[in-house]
Amino acid sequence: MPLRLYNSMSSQVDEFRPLSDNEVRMYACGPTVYDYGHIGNFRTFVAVDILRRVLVQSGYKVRHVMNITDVDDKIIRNAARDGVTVQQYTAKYEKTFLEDAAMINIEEPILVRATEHIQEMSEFVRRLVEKGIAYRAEDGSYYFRIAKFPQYGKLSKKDFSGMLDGARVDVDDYDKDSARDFALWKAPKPGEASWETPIGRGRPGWHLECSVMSMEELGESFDLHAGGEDLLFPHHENEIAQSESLTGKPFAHFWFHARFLLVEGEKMSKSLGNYFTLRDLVLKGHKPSSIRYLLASVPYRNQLNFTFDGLKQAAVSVERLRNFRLRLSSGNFPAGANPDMQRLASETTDRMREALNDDLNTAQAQAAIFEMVRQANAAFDTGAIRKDDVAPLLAALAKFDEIFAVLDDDDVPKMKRVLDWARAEGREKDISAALREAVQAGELSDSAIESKIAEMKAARASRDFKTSDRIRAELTDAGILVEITKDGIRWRRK
RNA sequence: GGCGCGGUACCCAAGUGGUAAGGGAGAGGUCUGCAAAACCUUUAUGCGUCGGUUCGAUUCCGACCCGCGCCUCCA
Repeated sequence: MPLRLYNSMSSQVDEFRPLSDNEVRMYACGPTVYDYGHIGNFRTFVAVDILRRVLVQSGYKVRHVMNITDVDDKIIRNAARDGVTVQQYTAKYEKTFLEDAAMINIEEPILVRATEHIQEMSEFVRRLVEKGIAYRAEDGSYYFRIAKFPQYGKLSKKDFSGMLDGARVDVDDYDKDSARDFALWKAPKPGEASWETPIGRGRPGWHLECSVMSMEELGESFDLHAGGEDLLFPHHENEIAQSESLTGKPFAHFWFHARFLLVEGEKMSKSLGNYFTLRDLVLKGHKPSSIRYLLASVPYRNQLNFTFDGLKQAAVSVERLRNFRLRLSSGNFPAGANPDMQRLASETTDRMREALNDDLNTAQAQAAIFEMVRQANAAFDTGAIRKDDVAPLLAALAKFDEIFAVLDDDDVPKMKRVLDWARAEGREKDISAALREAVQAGELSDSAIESKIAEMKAARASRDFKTSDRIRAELTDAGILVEITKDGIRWRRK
């Protein structure tokens, strides 16, 4: 039951087999670090993270490389606006991007930065010029001549045959030979960041970065290249053109594209007022685990409608799973094993595996785990779960969480970091009451809570429900949920 | 205009040529000193509209309506 993935190159779901036996070499286009990351960015990165985790769970060794684009027009412009160097400017946003990714449990790939590979990029251009594929314009910029790459358009399924005869098209701004020829290297403009290289002074074009860094880290041919759906054309098309015309070998074998999300049914945009960074959502009091769960719950090739209602629903779903785990791990069970539960656990594991192998169908994997939770809870209520059933059920849950990564409750410390950040940035007014409350629940130490619980137990022993209820209410106000069960009193942070 | 994706219950959202996963929300119930948690029952003869193919279509084909994407910086 091998992994099957949609390949944008073949336009169909194909069986995924890496070029070498056990290792998968994948490259993902990362962020341009000019601002805080928004939830659309993170939809894509969560999708790639899930792919990576599925590959690891399948037993592959994964070499996952992601670039940080730390020089481009926007960065240069914003840095100038703020009166800082490009390096100072990008350092801040690279850091915040990585913090945000970690906040929603995205495992960190091997990072490569454009500005650390300038010489290699110039060398790449030089070799393309030598082959007659690239040419230098009068201003010192270099362009790729797409007429030299007849397969141009094979990824995006566009027909450029009309341009392959080298027909000259007049373009106002540049002295390109053809309108479609794209920039490999940009000559410096006054005041812009630029580097001295053997091909002249300037800076790399965006497409060039990814070709150079991916091949350097992964070889001339590698397994999979990922990115947002918008990158399919021209970015990835151009990467293919540059790379394959230079090496004469196939570049990436699989092309993985994540679809854009909608926010409240509309395209996310600043003008519509539905543009949210990850931090905006946490400031509103939403948990990182809710955000990750929602982003992961719709298969990556479908449009995901991101809504605040959905975010609340995601929070409840995560709670339900966490509750189930707590129930299993804290309950008392009679000795022995129940074959039904053993079977339930293994069938669920299989169903999740099948769902994920089917082009990462996360929705079906979730359906499988909830089916197990419901049945196991029902068995729990009738006392049908035995001691030896607990481990396999927890193992199935752990398999689920190896992919979804939402069960461990570290939301509060993460939210506290965002709160501290907002204060440090002078954004006090953006901190919601919900966030303050959530963080407050984390201020009460475990031992302080335990002593309150002990008081409750003592009061209940003498049937002093009034005192017990008062303490419970206090804890509830402090954001601690207290549950009285037949196995004793259980608590957790909301 | 060219190319592509989608329209499934109150909301989110899978899926299939043979009669609709899962989650949330709502209603009723069980349990409970009360809560909480959990479980049970219940909520689409119906899957954008209209035709066609078929023994049979939500699933295939066609037209139309609506939403969205790429074609230019964009995850």
